[in-house]
Amino acid sequence: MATLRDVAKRAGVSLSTASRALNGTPGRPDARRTRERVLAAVRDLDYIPNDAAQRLGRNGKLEGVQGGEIGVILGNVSYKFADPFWSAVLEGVDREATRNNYHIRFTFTLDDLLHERQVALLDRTHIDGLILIGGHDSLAAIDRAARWLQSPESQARTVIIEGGDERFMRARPLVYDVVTFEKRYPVAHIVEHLAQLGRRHLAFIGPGSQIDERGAAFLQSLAANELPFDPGLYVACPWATEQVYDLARDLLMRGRPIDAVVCGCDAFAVSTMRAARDLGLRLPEDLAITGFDDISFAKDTHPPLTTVRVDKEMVGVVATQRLLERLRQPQLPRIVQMVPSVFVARESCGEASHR
Amino acid sequence: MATLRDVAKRAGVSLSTASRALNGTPGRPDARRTRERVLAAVRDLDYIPNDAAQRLGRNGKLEGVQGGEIGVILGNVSYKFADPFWSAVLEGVDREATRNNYHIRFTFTLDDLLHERQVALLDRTHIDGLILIGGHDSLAAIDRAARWLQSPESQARTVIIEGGDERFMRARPLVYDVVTFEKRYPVAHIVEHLAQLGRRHLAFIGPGSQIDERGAAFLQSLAANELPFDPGLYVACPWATEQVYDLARDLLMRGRPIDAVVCGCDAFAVSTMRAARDLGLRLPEDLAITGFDDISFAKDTHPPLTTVRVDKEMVGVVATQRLLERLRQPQLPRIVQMVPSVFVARESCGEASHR
DNA sequence: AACCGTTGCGGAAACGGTTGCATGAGAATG
DNA sequence: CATTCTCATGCAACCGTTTCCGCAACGGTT
Repeated sequence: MATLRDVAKRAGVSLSTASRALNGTPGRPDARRTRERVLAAVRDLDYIPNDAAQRLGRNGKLEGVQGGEIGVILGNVSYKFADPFWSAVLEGVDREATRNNYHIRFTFTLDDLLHERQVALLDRTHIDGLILIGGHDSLAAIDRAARWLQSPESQARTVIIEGGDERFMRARPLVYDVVTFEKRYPVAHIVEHLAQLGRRHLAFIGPGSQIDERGAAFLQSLAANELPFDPGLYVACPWATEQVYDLARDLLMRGRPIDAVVCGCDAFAVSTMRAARDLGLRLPEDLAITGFDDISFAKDTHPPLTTVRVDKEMVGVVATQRLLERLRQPQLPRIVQMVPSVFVARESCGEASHR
Repeated sequence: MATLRDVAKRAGVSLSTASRALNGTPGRPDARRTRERVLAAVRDLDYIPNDAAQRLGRNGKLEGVQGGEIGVILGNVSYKFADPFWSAVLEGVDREATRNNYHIRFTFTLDDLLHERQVALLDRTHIDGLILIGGHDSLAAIDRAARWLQSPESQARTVIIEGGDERFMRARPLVYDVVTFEKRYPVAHIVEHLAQLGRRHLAFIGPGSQIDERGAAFLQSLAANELPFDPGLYVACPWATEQVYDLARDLLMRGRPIDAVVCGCDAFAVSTMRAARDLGLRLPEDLAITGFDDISFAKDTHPPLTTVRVDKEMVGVVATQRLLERLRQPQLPRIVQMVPSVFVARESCGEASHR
């Protein structure tokens, strides 16, 4: 492997000149001619800078003209990588990071044994910034455990996406930047849609969190549309999708009048559909079901799912942009950014669709 | 941030002694007492070694006692991260890597513009090994473009999972290790299952690749079960899931007798279900549909999908284990490993299920 | 008592870059 | 033409570790 020293020798210049020709001296213009000679030498020798050495040399000082590395930790979400929502967010993160010459170094929280290891990894490897994604209680745990997160400088290089956990969000209101997506208005839209179609007995299966607005928006919208509220039809459940089938089944078997279920996310809706069908209900005639997220499968359910389209990739992109901005200007005030999301009518409420 | 020098000073030993106390001199036992003093100092000072410096210091020599970093490149798959099959594989990779103190550095191939950037990133950042995952033509492109892959030493640290592309696989038969999963036998199982249920006119929608055995296994199984073969019912299509709806629709509208469709993967099956339903067919009465992969949604389709369960995480785990072995012993002969997969009967062929 | 293999440790040279500072050549100015 | 200023360049220190090498102390043989 060629080193910068080799390049310098071949170009007939000193080590430092070679370095500057490549990086561009801050402020100073570099001599046309020598720079070209150096670049030619780089090409001839197939020189690739050693990133460990570069990091060591620059030593913390303003990094990353050449790009670097951001860590991504995905909280305890239902299907890990396969989660149809978060994986799309990840894609946005990856795309934007790559576009800016950043790589992402990845991990997510698994069980606690590994967890410890992961935190250790986070501490001992160099990353320029960190994105914490989603996930319940795990963020709080990471936040507590990782030394990296303890210093204000590191906190200034951390963006969290939808940090679901309440204790976490309450404890650290705006230590980090936050990116999230619109929930209140679209839920209102769903309820209104159902009301217009003549549904009157709406149930809700979604997060019970105070931080997530979906539940609150649902309740408020019932009132706004003069629909009755039956507390027995309001199911607050954790994000673990595995349990939803049973919860939905219970809900539907309570014998209360019910003609629609508003679900907190599409994955819930899919499980609810199955539960309903297993109980012999016809969809959408007997029961309307709505989702949230518009995951890729939503249009392929039977009937196709009426839901809310969240621009999931945009969420990832925005978070990444914010992080990179922060890396450049750590002083920026922390903010919360919200990506808009829009209502999508398909057929699961009994209406004709425009796909 | 404390450096090793600080630790040495506090422990009252020299820099080199401190280093040895932490890493363990190869061969030599280290003095009990001093080692303990050093470890105490480490604890007191919250010392964390600087990984850039470590890399630089060790410089190529036997690396990674402490773990390191493996690159992962995901080829052009349908839903990127959200791909319900590959994302599960990724999870296996991540888990096994983390278990061994390795981080994964991630990227996937997007459009060609970014592609170039990603290859450049691959070249200029240090990774200990590489896993190339899935994906059509992109592997060949990466293989050609990335300098990193050109040297035999790097090739010895690369594992590919299911390298779909034919040209690629043909050109480099066993330069890399390969991990894949069983296809032949499960497809035979599916065909037999359908035959036993009395289906006689089977269609196939799947990869046309010579390397992927699903198509061949399908044809062979028709013969084995004395089922007729209608070339018009054999649809070879690229992996791009987006096109499947249209292909399936065409297939079903050809007016040929057809009572079952064997799909190359679950995502295809889901699209085919929608196409069939949009044409007014009843599932499974009029048409049986089968998948392959057993993605998490397969049990939630309507009717629940009969398919083949691939232990996707195991695929990732096996690949990672192989890679890590290779890092330790680069001389190991290259091999192809195949993860078994098993037939899962649900209801999409008209049979009662055991979920 | 002289000798010798161990063994624990410190000094110092890498590893491959970046960067502050000094220098000298040439251009611009008077 | 002398003087100042600008700018490209080289020298050397430094980033935080690892590791080679040599030294001294020590215990056990002859």
